[in-house]
Amino acid sequence: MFFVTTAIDYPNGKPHIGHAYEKVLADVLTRYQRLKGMPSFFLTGVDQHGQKMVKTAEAEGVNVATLTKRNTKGFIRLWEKLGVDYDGWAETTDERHKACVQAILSKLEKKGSLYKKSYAGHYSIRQEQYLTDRDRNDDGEFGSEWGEVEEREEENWYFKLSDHVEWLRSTVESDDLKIFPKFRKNEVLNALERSGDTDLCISRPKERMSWGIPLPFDPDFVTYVWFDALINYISFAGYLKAEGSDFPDFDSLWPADLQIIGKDILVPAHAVYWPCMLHAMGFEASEMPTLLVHGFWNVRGDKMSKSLGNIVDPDELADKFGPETLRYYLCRDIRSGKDSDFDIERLVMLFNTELANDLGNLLNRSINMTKGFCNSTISDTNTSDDEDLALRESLTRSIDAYRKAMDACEVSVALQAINDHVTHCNGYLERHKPWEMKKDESKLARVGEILSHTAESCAQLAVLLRPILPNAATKIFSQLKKEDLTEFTLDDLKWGLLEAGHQTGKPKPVFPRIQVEEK
RNA sequence: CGCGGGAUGGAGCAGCCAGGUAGCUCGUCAGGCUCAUAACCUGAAGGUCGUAGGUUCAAAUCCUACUCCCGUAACCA
Repeated sequence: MFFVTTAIDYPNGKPHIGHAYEKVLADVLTRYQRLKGMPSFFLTGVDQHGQKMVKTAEAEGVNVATLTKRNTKGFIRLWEKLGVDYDGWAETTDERHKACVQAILSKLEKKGSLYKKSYAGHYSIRQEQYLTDRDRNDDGEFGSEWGEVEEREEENWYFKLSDHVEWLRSTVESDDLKIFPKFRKNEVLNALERSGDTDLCISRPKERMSWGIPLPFDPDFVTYVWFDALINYISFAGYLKAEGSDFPDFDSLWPADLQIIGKDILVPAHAVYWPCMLHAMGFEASEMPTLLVHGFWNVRGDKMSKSLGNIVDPDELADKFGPETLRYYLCRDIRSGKDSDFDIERLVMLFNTELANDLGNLLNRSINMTKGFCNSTISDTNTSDDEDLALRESLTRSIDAYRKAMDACEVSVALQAINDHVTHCNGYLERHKPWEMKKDESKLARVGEILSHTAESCAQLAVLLRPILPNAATKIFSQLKKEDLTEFTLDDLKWGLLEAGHQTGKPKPVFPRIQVEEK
């Protein structure tokens, strides 16, 4: 079973384009695995605990549970709209998750991995953390970025992170814990190099913050939000599940094949805390997940932020341009792991050129001519003409490149591979000019062969497009009157999906051009 | 400060790990075509690959130093 997870989002507001990107990416990669015939499980969800939820609720004057429910719905609705088709939905307020977190905590406490101690120091209320001398600025003060800082002394529970740091270093170095892209691995090793022997504080006193999971062995405390949240990856995968639970079979899922996260939560949460937590629970190096770290969408070079007011709302964009247009753009205009600029003009341009003008138009002209010149009938395509052979080679090249790119999670490269063959097909038609040839009766058979080559190409390319644009692919299949292509896997792609004598349907633009409003 | 990313024709990017005449998309200009979603095809112009050194027969690619931009600090993937 191929197991994909995403970070679980903080529902203290509406989902923005970055949330949408990560989930669409995960959805596309999961659908790709299924296209390869690989059974897959896709887990995503929301991280509902923690101080920030409490603060937001206070600011809005609503109960924190109400806010959580309401905002969680907003996320679910968007995923439905965007066709994000997950198998498991993680909500950290779920009782089953709570039970799992508490079971893990109890186990760790019994093993001696946890201890309680008192700590006195400077505490940043905004950041919810104690500060060290390293956090002081040049003047030796704590800067305004920390907000109000007070001296505080309190008892808390700690996880012996330091017991696992050496183990983690060798696990990262040996690639048992795989981190993509590669430069992120170096970042993690660097972070480990600099990390001292500090343990992780995993509790918050209830009197200060009660919105969390109580420690099973000390009811005065709730679990620190990261410790709680990270466990979603295994709790909702069936780890320590109760008798009769409908959670999946954990052993068939773990370790996760892809844990998709943003670059901001790699260090320390996912590359330090998480593997160390797993190790403390008894997981070996060979049972570590693979991390895929993606970049951010910026807006005209600026970081997207509420204060700059440049948040891009995926919900509006999906309504305006269509969910699949947005899916296409999010996959097409960013390189795996890197940042990119979100640019509506590019969204329109890429849709209009690559989908409407190139692929959509290729399909449309192919079907239209097949209808007009060949009675909608596909011809035999086992020809030996040099141009025909070259076209078939081009398709093979594209499929190979697509496969290679998708296996490396490089969706934009895979889409370019599809486009390369589309361009080849449009040139092929231009060189043969079937619209001229059909004037000569003796050449009608050849016209059929030519058009069947491009129709066949469209059929195969639409199969490749399925993980990214499932609905559009279905429309293409339907115009080709070959609906069963939705059942095809990558290995089923052999030349001749459309057999001689097959009847194609009526042409209708699958990707109507987006008309740009003139100012 | 430290750490990480980036600097390639007008714009956005690939190539760099495993050195060998600089590639893609958009834009611009000039043609062609008319089956098609005013879509398609062909050709052209445009780059001393951030700077300065070094290694090499050969460097965008490797090494060294430097410059500039971004992230690393509330909201936030």
